[in-house]
Amino acid sequence: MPFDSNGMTDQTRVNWRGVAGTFLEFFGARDHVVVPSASLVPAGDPTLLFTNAGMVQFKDVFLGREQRAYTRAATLQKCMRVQGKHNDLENVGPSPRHHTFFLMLGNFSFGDYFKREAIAYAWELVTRQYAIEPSRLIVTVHTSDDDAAAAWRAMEVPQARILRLGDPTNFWMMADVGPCGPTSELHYDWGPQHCSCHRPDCSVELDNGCLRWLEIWNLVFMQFDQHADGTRGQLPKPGVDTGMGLERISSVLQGVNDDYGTDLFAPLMDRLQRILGHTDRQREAQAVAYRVMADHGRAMTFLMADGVVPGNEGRNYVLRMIMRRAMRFGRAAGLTRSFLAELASTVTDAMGDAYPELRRQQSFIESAVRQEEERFAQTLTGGLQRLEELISGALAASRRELSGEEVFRLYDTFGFPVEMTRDIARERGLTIDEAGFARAMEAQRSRARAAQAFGGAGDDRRYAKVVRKGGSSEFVGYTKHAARARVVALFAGGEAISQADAGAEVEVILDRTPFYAESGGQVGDTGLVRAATGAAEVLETHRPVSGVIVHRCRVTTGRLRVGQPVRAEIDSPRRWDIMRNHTATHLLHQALREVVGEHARQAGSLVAVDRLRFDFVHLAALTPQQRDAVERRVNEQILADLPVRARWMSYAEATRLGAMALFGEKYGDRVRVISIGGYSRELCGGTHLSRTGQMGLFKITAEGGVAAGVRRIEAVTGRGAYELVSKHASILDALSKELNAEPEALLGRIKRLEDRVAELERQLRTQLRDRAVDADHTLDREDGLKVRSSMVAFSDPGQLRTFADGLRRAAGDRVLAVVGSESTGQVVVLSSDPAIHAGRFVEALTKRHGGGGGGHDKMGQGGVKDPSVVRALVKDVVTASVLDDLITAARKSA
RNA sequence: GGGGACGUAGCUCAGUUGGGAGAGCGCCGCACUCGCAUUGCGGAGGUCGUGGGUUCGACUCCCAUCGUCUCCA
Repeated sequence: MPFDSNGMTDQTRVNWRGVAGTFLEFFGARDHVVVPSASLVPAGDPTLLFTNAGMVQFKDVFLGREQRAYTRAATLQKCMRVQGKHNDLENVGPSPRHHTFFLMLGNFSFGDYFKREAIAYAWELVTRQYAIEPSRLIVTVHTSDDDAAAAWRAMEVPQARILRLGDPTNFWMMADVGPCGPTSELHYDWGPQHCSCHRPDCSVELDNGCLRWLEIWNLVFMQFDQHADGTRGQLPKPGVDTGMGLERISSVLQGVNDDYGTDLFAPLMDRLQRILGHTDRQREAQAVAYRVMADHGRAMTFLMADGVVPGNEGRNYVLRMIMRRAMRFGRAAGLTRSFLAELASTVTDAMGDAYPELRRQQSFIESAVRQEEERFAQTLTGGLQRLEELISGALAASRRELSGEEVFRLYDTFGFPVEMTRDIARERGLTIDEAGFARAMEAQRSRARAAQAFGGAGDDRRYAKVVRKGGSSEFVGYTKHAARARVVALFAGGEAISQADAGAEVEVILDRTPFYAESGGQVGDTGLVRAATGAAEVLETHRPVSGVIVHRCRVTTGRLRVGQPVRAEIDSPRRWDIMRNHTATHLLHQALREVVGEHARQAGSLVAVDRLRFDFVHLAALTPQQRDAVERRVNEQILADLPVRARWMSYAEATRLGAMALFGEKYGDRVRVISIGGYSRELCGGTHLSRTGQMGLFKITAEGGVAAGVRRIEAVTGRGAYELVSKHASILDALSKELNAEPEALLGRIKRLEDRVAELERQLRTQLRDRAVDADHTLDREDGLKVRSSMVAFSDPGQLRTFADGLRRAAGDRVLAVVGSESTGQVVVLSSDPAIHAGRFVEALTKRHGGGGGGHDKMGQGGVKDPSVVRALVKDVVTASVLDDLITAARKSA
């Protein structure tokens, strides 16, 4: 328990760990379960890039999709806000109280207590434990929320300090539909001397970011259920979700009206000052840059500790963006060298005790940061070059402005920051077309949004309804490959139906099923569902909401009806392949950690029928030796025929046993742990072999990179591995027969063959030239032009040229050499007559015989569709009348 | 998920309406030199990312795909 404040004096309790500890103890003492912070990478929620609030890990609980053993919880949650509704990025820097990454304290009630208790707890904690002077506090409630107002009155908060505000500030919605409700906020009053808006009517109500007022706590009362048609119903079990920014409350308790002045940021700010070599006054003058670097440095470190690496899409891109933003501000503040790695190490020093993941990943984080800094330096170098070209181009054309398109292109395609373009342009006396740039930017945005509009979250509500009706599906496929079941629901085209006939594609939901739904990278099962009245083929199985397994089926014969008994049967050989690949994935994971290091955590995986794909965090390509070592270790575990066991236990017990838990995976209170002998232990819901020997064989088929810092291994097992090895053996066999050499001797044999071919080609070249002395047809004109034309059996363009070259040399000056291949119909013409253009000559010649061609003055090539006309073609050239026409067509002066 | 740029020798890159695959550095050999550096001459090294298509002919044009970079979501 990292936030235990035992033994702390009142003095020390005001440091950030004390502030957090006080909060969690307070709610712990009031029957709240203190739940650890979830990863910044949200579990299985594609709509969310990052965990951006404490309630994220409880979303399904609030939605009624998931049950927990408790109804009250408290957390200190790592949060990241850079995107969507909560986008604080632009505020970071100018504002002393906005962050991309921050820590959020929160207490939660799942259908347990409601407004009255939540408000009472909040008031007690703030005024007693934190001992904030009540006269410093202002509260807000929603205009319609008399209950909340009454609850504050009951705390003896004077009416004048209870403000009623409308929807924008005091109403909260999770999404367009679903749970929502009024909120109530606590604001701290720093006093009139801190007013920054200078309005005579300065007040919380204005909500204008005035530094006099600080929102420290937001209480959300989840009360309603918003329907798609715009109406609102009451939630059966109203809940409470609160959030208090640790940075903000710390700033209050430490008496600094600036989050960056708290002990959460002080070590970072001081370190930055040392790196920059600034005096206190310089530091003060550069406050914005300091805040940006400190904030982004912290965000970067925590993101990477949660397995995010800089990249060019999704959350990886966000990380890169904030890193580059930090570097940019660093340069603007006068830094000429890289500094982010030092910042990361400062973050780890300051917070590593409370967040052990920082320490565990420290060396990895720092080297990945250095790599990214290097990459950015490269981007800048390339961009500077291009910018220089733009500037000199503009100056040469005596333009005083860089066009918006140019600047945007530099930014969009080459990643060169606009801010830097602007600064450099100014130094050279140029401006940039800001409006044009903004237009191009907006076009880019709307393009991306238009593409995003499709395939949104989809409507899971119909499935959720099935759960509420008690129709959840029990998964029995860990032990059984076939089971008796009952049809709970049928869907076609998104509508619930009561029966489906042959030929129809339907989604079938059963009360129990052996079909594993696609999850955790393991593909879903396929198979059959059979009823007395008909049968359906299961094409795919997935789980849109927890508790519901959907079988996408095509009815093959008869019909299926809701309510009827069926027999569900998976494709067992297929499942065996999948199980081999899944167990192999675990062995591979452990082997990688042993061979390349502890940092080689899983970063995604695919367990398919015919192969497995495993992404892991690692900065360099595997050496051939490492690759062999990994493969060997996995096969050793197969030969040892280790038992594979699955056990359910508490999350705490699992982590105590050292089981590997994955980022981006969600775990309930009870987790399933797969142990493979004493070799591997991992949290996993997938299906596995019972002994490693069943895998047969493991072969790596490919190793490569996916993103910066992430490598990918592809491999096969069992049947796939056998097929692979067997294929390789037969290829080797065929090769060895073909070359008449033992497999071991093949390499030497091929090498000798290559040498021999090279030697023969050399000989052929000289011979072609020598042999080309005698042409099939010759014509020496009176004007001195000599024509030589031949048909040959070979077809290599290089050889044709060599041959023509031989003809030309043998004939002397002013030669027209024509060579046609009887096998392919290709024609080469060389001209050493300054008046005859070889390209145009061959064009005219081949066109006469149904082909085409071209080239430059000395050499032309072309061809005819039908090779058999080559004989006539090479003869044509020495026919005087034809030649005259051709020369006329090819005359250069024309 | 969408847009843009780039994939050519070991490395850095050039390649002009489609028509002989190149340069520099590096490597090997020879010459010069007591030796080294330098220099000169010669040489090896290429599925032009991959797969289709158009064409007589594709590094070049079209389509798809993979990879790298980059912006947006």
